Amino acid sequence: MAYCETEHTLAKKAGTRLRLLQAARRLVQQGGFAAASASAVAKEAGVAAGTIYRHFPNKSELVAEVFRYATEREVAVVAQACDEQNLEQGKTAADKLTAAVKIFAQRALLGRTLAYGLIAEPVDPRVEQERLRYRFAYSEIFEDVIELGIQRGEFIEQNCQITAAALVGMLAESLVGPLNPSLNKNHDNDDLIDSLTALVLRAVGFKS
Amino acid sequence: MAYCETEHTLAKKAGTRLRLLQAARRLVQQGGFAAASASAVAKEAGVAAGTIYRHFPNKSELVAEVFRYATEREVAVVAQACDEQNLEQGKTAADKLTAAVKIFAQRALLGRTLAYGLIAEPVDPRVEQERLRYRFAYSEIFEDVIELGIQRGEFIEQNCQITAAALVGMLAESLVGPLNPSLNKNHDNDDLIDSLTALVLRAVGFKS
DNA sequence: TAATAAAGTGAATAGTGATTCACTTGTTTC
DNA sequence: GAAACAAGTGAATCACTATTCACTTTATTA
Repeated sequence: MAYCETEHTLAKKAGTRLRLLQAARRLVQQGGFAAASASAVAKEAGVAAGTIYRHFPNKSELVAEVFRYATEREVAVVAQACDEQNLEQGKTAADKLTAAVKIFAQRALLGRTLAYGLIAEPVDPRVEQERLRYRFAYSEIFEDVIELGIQRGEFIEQNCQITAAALVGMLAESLVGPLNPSLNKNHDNDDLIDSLTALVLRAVGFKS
Repeated sequence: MAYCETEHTLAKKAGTRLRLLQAARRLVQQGGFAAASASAVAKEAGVAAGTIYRHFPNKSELVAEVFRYATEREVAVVAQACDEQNLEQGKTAADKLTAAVKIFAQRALLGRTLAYGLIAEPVDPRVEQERLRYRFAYSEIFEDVIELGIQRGEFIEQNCQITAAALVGMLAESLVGPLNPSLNKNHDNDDLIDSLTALVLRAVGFKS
């Protein structure tokens, strides 16, 4: 008589949850977080609006999870690009920093809507908190590299936390600012990326 | 018989309009733009909500005017700090840039809520447009100084627009980021300002 | 004072989007 | 098949503000 969860029911439940998340991701990628209203997400996922609340306590939680997902991916990519510049193979802290900036910029310019969503789009406070973690994660990557560079004598002595935060802001403004049509400068992307890497290296006091 | 505007009526009208603007300013200064709801502004100004619409086509226009007002003041202060570093009195482009950064930072740290409002707080699209102009205004100040510095051989050759935008982002992130309690680092403000000026000078390739 | 018109009022309305909930459908167990 | 319960539904509701508008007050002119 009693009803008990079974593999099949669990899988089905997880499936719906996943479809909701994927639907939200798709909408965010195409139109930013503004496009991911509760009803739009439900529609995109092919379920009713009420279903969202069988899987998430509220919409913010769903959106936060989408944010976290995208974020972790982005941060991981940058961290990896950094790691790939192996010191033991003759690479330098400057190489690491350059690689990080380049991959960050490339990805932001490629997926502009997502980048805008992650970096600057207004989101509700519960999601904004995720954004802080996101920025902080980048900041930490930069901080480590800068510290390394100082130790190795490549970069000038400085407060790494402050510099790292500043670099995040620099990249954010430079890469998301142009999103606005009125700011669409005539630079092509390679130009922009080269300028940014040079700028970042100067900022950390790279002794060329 | 006919009714005609007179000095007194005009003055009274202007007075109410001004009181609305001042009320909104006060609220924004204390609690950011989020605190400046239509009814709150009306209450603070001592008038009914409907009165707002006798003086402004909509709330955004009122808020935009508040934004513009605060903005122009801030930009003017920075521009003046810059101008005061007179080349003919032996000052350099680096002095100008340093002065600009310092005054910007000092003011942001002093009036954090306002700074957050002007730089990062979510606002509706019509106000966001004002913000773009605001950032652009700063960017132009920096651009001019950087160009000057390059001409004088103080700074390295570079794309001034890109650098200028990056500097704006750098300052915004560094100064508004700490607003969030979780980011409240242990630096005292003078430390932060010194670090930022050094960072900015390095970024523009200042040949010390 | 009467006529005219603008300024001011504030309760009612409107628009937006998240959230609820009474109900239906799908699964499981016996 | 029937009981038990979770998942799914979607129209209704809620929450939050901006905005409207019929009405009142204030000022001006003749």
